[in-house]
Amino acid sequence: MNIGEASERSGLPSKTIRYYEDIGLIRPERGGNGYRDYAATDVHKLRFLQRSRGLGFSVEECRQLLALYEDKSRASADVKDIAESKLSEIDRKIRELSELRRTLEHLVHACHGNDRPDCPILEELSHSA
Amino acid sequence: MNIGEASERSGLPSKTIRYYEDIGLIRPERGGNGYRDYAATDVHKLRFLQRSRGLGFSVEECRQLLALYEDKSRASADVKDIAESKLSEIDRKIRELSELRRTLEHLVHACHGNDRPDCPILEELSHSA
DNA sequence: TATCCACCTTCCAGCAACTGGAAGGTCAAG
DNA sequence: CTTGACCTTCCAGTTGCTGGAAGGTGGATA
Repeated sequence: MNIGEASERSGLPSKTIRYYEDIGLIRPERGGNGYRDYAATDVHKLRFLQRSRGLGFSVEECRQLLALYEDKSRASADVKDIAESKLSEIDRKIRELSELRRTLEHLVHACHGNDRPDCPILEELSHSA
Repeated sequence: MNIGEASERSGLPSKTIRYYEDIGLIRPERGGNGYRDYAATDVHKLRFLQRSRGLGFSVEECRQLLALYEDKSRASADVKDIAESKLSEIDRKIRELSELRRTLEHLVHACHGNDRPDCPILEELSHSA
């Protein structure tokens, strides 16, 4: 499929997809006309990139994560280490998001409409790790 | 407190803290010597920025989130709308992280060591919205 | 067959959000 | 009163896109 469809399916702008190719994250085929030709697996990788970037992983981290899928010698301790450190990073992010959520909800429902300068929420924020 | 201590307490590099001041996110006092002087609430805000940036919110989104804490007329529908749209965004991020986690765990434990080129994980990835 | 028009290509410039380094001022300790 | 660890500003470089120009491609229509 062409880049436009890959863009639509992955949720990434075409520009970004080309950029990811520039920096070596994905390597689509090329048709006789010079057009990029994306396979289904390419789209899966793009969706994966779209998500993990949106979740605060750097491009280099995404490269590592992608490598986990591509690495043929997946038994290596290296790869497993990376995966496990990413796992705990993900857990941390989930915890932080949950705290952020709780704080925000508190703000919307409990603190609704009063304008005290000494809001206990900022205080609360500083306690959560 | 000086910027060094604020940096240590917030987890943000001093450089970044100065940058956040440049773009108007925080406004610390200045001592007679010209040094920035951070109050406890400043550190809370910095921690908050450190987190929400790491969780994939843009600086402009963080500015909105910070405004929720600072806005004296917190009853306004605008503010509530922003908070609620951020809430659903947070929920989405939590869902995505959970899916990412599941996929990664599967990779580490179930696919451990076999080198098939047709791994069903990429397939799975594409299904989770 | 010509000509649209939406798509694709490369290249280059600009923006967002830092990050590093130079050049120099401040301050508590020895 | 100097040393060293802080702080200051300023300017340049990096990452990760993002927009726009200039031009080629290809299916639908007159």
